[in-house]
Amino acid sequence: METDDSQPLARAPRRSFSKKAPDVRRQELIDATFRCLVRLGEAETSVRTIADEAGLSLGMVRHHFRSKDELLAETYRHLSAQLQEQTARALAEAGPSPGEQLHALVMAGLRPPILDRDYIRVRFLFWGLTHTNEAVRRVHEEIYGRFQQQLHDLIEQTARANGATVDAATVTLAVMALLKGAWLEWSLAPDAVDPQALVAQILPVLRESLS
Amino acid sequence: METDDSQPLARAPRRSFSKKAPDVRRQELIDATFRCLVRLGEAETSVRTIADEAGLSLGMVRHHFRSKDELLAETYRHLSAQLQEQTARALAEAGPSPGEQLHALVMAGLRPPILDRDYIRVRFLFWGLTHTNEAVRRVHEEIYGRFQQQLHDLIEQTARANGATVDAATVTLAVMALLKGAWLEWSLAPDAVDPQALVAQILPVLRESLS
DNA sequence: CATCACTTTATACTATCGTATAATATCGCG
DNA sequence: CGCGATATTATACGATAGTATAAAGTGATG
Repeated sequence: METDDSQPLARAPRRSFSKKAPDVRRQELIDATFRCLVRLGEAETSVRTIADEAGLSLGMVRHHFRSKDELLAETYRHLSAQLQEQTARALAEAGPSPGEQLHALVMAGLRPPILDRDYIRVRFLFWGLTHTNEAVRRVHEEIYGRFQQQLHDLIEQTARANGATVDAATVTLAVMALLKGAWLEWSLAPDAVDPQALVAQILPVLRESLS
Repeated sequence: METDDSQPLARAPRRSFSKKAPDVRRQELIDATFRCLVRLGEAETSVRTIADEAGLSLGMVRHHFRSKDELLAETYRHLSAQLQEQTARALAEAGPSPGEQLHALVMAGLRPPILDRDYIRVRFLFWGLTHTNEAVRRVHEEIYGRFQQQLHDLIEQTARANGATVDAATVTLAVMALLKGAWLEWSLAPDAVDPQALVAQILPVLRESLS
């Protein structure tokens, strides 16, 4: 009989690590969650796979987030913030007229890094989670309306500037649907579609109705 | 000490049941899967919750399907077949001209029972699964192209009948995106959107480009 | 009414789930 | 340089996951 290599009473050696600020670790876990959702989908993304992906131990998730659901919700919040920043940048760079601002707003989400197959996929995944995950739903309701409100206001201003009267609410929804459709179509077949060209093709009817 | 009520050696009484044809049981499990996905989402839909929802025992899933993934894939196939049947019916009822057929095809999916918040939600859920679930991906690739092919052909025929030349592939993608967008927008806020009106609003630009 | 194929249930199995607790390594500060 | 705060790891816990196997009920057939 060989001697048993395992020594049940000896403590296992502990991994060395370096401390980091809570904010840094939180962001690392959020990024790891995003990558897990891309690679594994929702059902197979566990707190353990997330911790592994981040190169951290299991306990870190519960140390920095109240629960797995909260980590998911914060990941959704992070993705939303990215789009929001890119949109703000695009609006700042565009001309000041309502028409130019409107065009910038619509096109902002149709170029990298937002127009990224992983980003779009996970965004859709979270929209689905909205229906069954309470924490995600709360973040969604808190954040989602902003973009739509901006769009609605610019559509109204553009029409007024052109002396036209439109049903701004309906036009807003049409544009939202077009954007989501372009994203989704592209996410399902990235090579076959150029979302920017796709939206540009339909946008004239919008401009027409606003003048 | 009380007497132990449990009798470890006595067999538990077995539920009575009635036999049904395999096809019937398969459909019952598929329907139960759909309802579980609506109510619980993907991550919390287990073979046990499905069996409970169907009022059947756990073993039935593996008796009638090779695995949970296959059951999911067959559920997706069932949803696709529903849309396909509704589309075929709409085409049969519509006028024979390419333009009428095209209109019927686009509008077919924008009324009940396809335009159903649960149906749309689960359909989107499966589109997401396409990326991480091999079995679902295979069904998707087998089935998904048909609708798009029909649409493409009708767009081409309509343009030819009107003596117009269009990039049918691009127009097809635009219409697909519009449809998906309308569905998704409606699934996120069913009260705020009328998908049929929404598509009708943008459709003129399509008709224009085809004549 | 006995037989038998097959549907169906019950249960076991191992792995992994999210969460909870205790021990320990790290680093700022005196 | 040693101490204290806390970030971090290790491990445990009950519940549940998907899958596998064996036993038993059902209904058609003769």
